[in-house]
Amino acid sequence: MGRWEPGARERLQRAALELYVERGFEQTTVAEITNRAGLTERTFFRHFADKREVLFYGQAELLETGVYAIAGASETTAPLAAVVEALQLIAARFEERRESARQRQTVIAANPGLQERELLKLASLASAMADALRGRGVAEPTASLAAEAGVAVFKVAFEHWIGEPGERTLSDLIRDSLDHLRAATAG
Amino acid sequence: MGRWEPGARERLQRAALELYVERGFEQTTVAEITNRAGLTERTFFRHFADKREVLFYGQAELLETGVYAIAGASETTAPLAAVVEALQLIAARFEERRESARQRQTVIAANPGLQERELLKLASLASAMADALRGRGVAEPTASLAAEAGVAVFKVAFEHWIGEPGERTLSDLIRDSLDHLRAATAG
DNA sequence: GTCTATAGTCCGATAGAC
DNA sequence: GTCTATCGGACTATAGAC
Repeated sequence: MGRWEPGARERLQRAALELYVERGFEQTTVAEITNRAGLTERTFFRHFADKREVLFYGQAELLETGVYAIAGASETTAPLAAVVEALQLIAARFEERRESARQRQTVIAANPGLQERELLKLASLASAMADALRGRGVAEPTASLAAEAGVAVFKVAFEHWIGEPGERTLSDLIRDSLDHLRAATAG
Repeated sequence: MGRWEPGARERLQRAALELYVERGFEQTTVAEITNRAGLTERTFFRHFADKREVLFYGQAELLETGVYAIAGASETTAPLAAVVEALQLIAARFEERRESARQRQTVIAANPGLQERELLKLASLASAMADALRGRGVAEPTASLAAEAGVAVFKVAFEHWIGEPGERTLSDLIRDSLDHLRAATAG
């Protein structure tokens, strides 16, 4: 802080999202992003590992939220239930800013490279939650399966939430999705 | 053929895997791969969209195998059962060449970019199987959830199969994984 | 902050198969 | 002639090195 304008990272994130929406991810150069933010390319790559990461920065927090929730869940909570409770907390973060989430998701849906990155983030989340479950004494393969199944429930609910202009909350859709998974695995 | 040695694509795939194993994915340049294969960089990029894709080429077949199996499953087969049957057919392809699968997986495990690509391929598989289920009249969100849950079952089984030098077949591990998923969602 | 290696694209040329 | 597979070289942007 001090010598530089504060919030370089935030300005870069905003400029990047704007440009990705305006002209598409691939058609946007890092130089254009940094121009709009009044910074140099060097600065961009000091804040973000690559051009994609700018859209995902800050998700480590969500991961921690999930891990923390699982670690703190009641002893009697079943693994999948603990995972879904954790995902409900994460969902609340998205619910606060539905429009920007939708905008971001539109950009991601238009570019395979960004989809790859998103899948990696979801896989990291699943992996971290599986770790947290093992920390509670849940054995493999149950820990990994509960985490992966939970993320699948989340993905399906999230897509629905983004895609439909309906009134239902993400939290509601997650509950629904979980019910359908239970039915599909029991049947 | 005539002027060119036949099998350019196969030579490129072999050279790439060798070099990725020898010195790692990032430390290998496309020029080195094409040198070893006796071709030019230009040719590499006509066969593979990017440096990662060379490790995944041919997986479209696996996807078709899965889709076909679901489309042809008996009318009375439940969605998740149809997905798992399809994945068992795909698993058989891996079972034939366990050592090369392990070698390939070691390379992927060492590089996040390759993990991203693999996750994208698995997501494509899930998406295609969900389509096939919808083609059989399975409604959303059940189709997507059955496909995603099936892929989760496969992932967990595959990791175990690659990681453990044990005697159990991938097919066996998939059955096991499915049982554990059923238990976790019912519990 | 500058410099450079590498990935990946574009246009065109060429050589054989059919 | 048409189709397909290779090669040549110049070019841009990303990303990392110095």
